[in-house]
Amino acid sequence: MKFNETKNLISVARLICEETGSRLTEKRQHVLEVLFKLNTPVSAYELTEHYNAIIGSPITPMSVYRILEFLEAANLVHRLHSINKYIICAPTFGPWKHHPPLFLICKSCQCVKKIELGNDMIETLSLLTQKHGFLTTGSQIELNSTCEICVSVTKKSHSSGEANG
Amino acid sequence: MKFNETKNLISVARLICEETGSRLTEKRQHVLEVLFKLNTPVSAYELTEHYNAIIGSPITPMSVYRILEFLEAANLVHRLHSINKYIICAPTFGPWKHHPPLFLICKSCQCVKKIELGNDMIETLSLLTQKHGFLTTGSQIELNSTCEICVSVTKKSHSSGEANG
DNA sequence: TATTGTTATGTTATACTGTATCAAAATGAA
DNA sequence: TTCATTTTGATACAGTATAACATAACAATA
Repeated sequence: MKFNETKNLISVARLICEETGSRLTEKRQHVLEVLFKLNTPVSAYELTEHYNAIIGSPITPMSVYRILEFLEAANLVHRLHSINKYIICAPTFGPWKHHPPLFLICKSCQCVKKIELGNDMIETLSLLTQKHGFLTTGSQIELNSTCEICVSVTKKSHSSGEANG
Repeated sequence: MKFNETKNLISVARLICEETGSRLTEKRQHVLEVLFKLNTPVSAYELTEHYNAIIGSPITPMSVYRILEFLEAANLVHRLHSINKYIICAPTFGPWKHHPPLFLICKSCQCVKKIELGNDMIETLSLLTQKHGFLTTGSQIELNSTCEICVSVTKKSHSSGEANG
């Protein structure tokens, strides 16, 4: 299955750029590759550090921000506003849809899980939001919740003798 | 209907505080009142300015942050992570539920609309997130979308001759 | 090949958002 | 009063993001 995912990613990215008349420059490509390697949400500054550690030529946070903005507009990167972090959004992570993805974000440890919503769900949500004068085109949903690990930790610290029922 | 909403808000807040053994101090009450007056999302620093403009005794952003944290824990304030802003979450805005509210947030103009989700929706979402190891207790959903005003503006600027069909 | 326009990056500064830390004040209980 | 706890004051600083202007790279055309 995982045949040369990076190359796949880059070629898709190149196609998208060609469509819009923009360029997939070396830096942009490198940012994509670093994000792909990390495969976890990182802040722009963290990304800068990783970039400078991995790639030969250095980059500044300012450039990283600009490139992230570009890649987000190209649907190649998700910006997780809730935690001020960025994560790759590559065709390698599933078929290329423009469904609004649902991001589960743990309030406590900030781990993230991306979920594809079913068509029913999408439909219902779209209608609901339209009814309130909003359009979900190209949008994304962030659900600030709690992951099971953090839930169990909290439980323990709050009442250490509690059974797991 | 709107009989003395501020008093109602404050008395409910007082009750909540009593339950947890904490205090609804003058500053906390003022912050609630200012947020209630504004009734729109504001940043902590904007809130500080408004506070200092409206209330006699001054307050610092640090205190505002602490009070916001306190009020959020008491379910009296929502923190909208997507836009780093805070909005009142008062019982005057509907029956007191612990359903996760859905916030529609315009990516463009950052206007916000709070929506109560139906029980079906909540149920489906809860199951879905549980299946992925997350719990939605006390959580909130932020949907980064586009409001109709900004949609029409964008349309116009992109293709000014387009009909409204 | 020069020229020009557009896109992308370099560079510096600065604004905005949020937390750490320690001291002081206010409150409540022993 | 004394003590512990909660709340606030005050300062500093960390982290996130953008503004502004200069330069470089690229493409198209004369």
